[in-house]
Amino acid sequence: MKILVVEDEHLIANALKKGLEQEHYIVDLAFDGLEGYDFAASGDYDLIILDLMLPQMNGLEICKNLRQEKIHIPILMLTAKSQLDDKVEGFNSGADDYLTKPFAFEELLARIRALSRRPQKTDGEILTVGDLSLNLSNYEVIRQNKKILLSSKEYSLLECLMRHSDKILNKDQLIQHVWSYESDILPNTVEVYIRNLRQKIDKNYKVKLIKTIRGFGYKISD
Amino acid sequence: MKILVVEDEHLIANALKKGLEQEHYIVDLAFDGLEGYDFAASGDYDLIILDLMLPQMNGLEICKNLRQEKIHIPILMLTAKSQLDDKVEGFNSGADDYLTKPFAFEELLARIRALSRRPQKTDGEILTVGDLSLNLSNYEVIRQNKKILLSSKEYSLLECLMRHSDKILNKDQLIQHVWSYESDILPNTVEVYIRNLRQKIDKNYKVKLIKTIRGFGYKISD
DNA sequence: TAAAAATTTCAGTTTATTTTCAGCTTCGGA
DNA sequence: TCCGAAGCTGAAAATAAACTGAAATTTTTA
Repeated sequence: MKILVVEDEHLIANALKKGLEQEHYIVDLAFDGLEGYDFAASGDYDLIILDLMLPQMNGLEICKNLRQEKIHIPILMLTAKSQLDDKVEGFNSGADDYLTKPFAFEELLARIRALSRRPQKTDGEILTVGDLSLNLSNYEVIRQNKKILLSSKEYSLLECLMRHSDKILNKDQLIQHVWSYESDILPNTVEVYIRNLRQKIDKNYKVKLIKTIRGFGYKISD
Repeated sequence: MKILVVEDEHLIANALKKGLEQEHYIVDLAFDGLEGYDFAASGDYDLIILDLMLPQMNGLEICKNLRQEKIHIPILMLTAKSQLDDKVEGFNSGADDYLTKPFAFEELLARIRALSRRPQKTDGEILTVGDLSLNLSNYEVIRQNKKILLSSKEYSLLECLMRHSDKILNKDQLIQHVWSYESDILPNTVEVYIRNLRQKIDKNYKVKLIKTIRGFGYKISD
C-alpha cells in the first residue's frame, strides 16, 4: 500500500511519513504542487494525501487535473481550519475526503483505511488466498489458524501479491510497488524476499501458494 | 508487438527497453530524431514512443512528418514536466497520447495497452483463435478450458501469430517481430519454436491451428 | 552504544530456456 | 521417380533466470 504525501511544510511532511511508515505504508513525499502532480500522475500510488495550500500548484488544481486525466486514485485533502470554506470547492474538484489541521494521527489513519478500502472487494479488511489470510487492520497473517510473523518488507510484498492475487507481477513491478521510488533495488532482492516468504508461508504446508512463472514473474494463488 | 523507442538519453532509453522487454514487447531504440524518423517510417513497428526533445529532429516534427506520409502508427509522446505547455501542440501534430516524465512504468504500460488495443478487434485484452485464447494481461493461454504453460519466447511467438491471425508470416517476419532487429537468429530457430508450440497447443487436439504454408511461412487460423 | 533484527548484496549453484546442430522427412518440379 | 529445397526433429551446447546460504550493511531496540 503506497501513499504519496504532498505537503510543503517539511516538518509536517516528515512526521506524516514517519508515522505512516510505522503503520506499514510505503510513503513518498513531494514538497510542491508541480512535483506532487507529476508524482501523483505516475499512477504508482494507492492513495494521495494532499495539502490544500502549496507552492506552484495548489491542491485543488492538482485534484482537478488528475481527475481530468482520468486518474481516480483516492485523494485525502488536508486543510487549515481557516480554509474550511474551501471544503465545498474541494469536493467539487474531486477529492474523496477532507481533514482539517490540526488532526489526531488516529483520525488520519481511520480515513486512510476508509478510503483505501472503498474500491476494493476486500472481505472486511482481510485479504484471503486459500487458507492464508492477511488482516489489513492489525497486520496479522494467518495460515490454517496459525499466526505467521513477518518483517515489514515481507508483509508489504505479501500484501502486494495478495491484492493482485492470481495476477502475475514481475520483479520490476514488485519493486515499484513495495519499495520507495528513490531506491534502486536489485531484482535479486525480490528473489530473496520471495524465498523468505516461502519459508514462512509455504514451507510447512502441502499446497504452495506462491508461484514462480519463469520469465514472467510471481503470483499468489490457490 | 514491436515498439520503437526514440529517446536520446541512453539511460532512460535502455531502462525503457529493458522494462518493455520484460513485458514481452519487442523493442528497438533510436537515439536521435533523424534515426528515429527513418526507423519509424519503415512501417515495421506497432507503436512508437517518442521523446519530445531530441537532437536532429524533435518529436513534434517526426510526428508531423509521419502523419504527412500517411503513416498512422500509434504515437506516445514523452515530455518533461516543464514542457507541459507543448501538450496542445503535441496533439495537433498527430500524437495519440502523452506522458510526462517522470512516470511510473505501469502508467506507460497502461497507455501502451490502451493505444495498441485501439485499432484491434481484441475482445477486452484477450486474443482468440478458435477455441484457443491468449490473455494479454495475465499471460494465460487456454485451449478448451485447459491452461497451457508457455515459455517467454513461445508466448511472444504465439502472440505475434495470433495478433495477425489468418495472415501468413514468413520466418524473417517472425524473427523481426519476436526477436529484436539486431539479433541474428537462424530461421531454424523459428521452426523449433513452431514445433514447441505445436506440441503444446495442437498435439492433443483434433483441429490443428498452426499451419505451415510451404515456401511462404506460418499462420494461425481456425 | 552495543546487541539484535531486518534489509540488501554477493557469489556460487541449480534449473529452465534459448539456440544451434546434424540428420531426417516431405513436398513439388524436372 | 529422383533430386533439391524447405521443413521437421531429438538432442547437445550455450545462455539466462531463479534460488540459495551467508556476508555486509543498515535500522531498530534495549
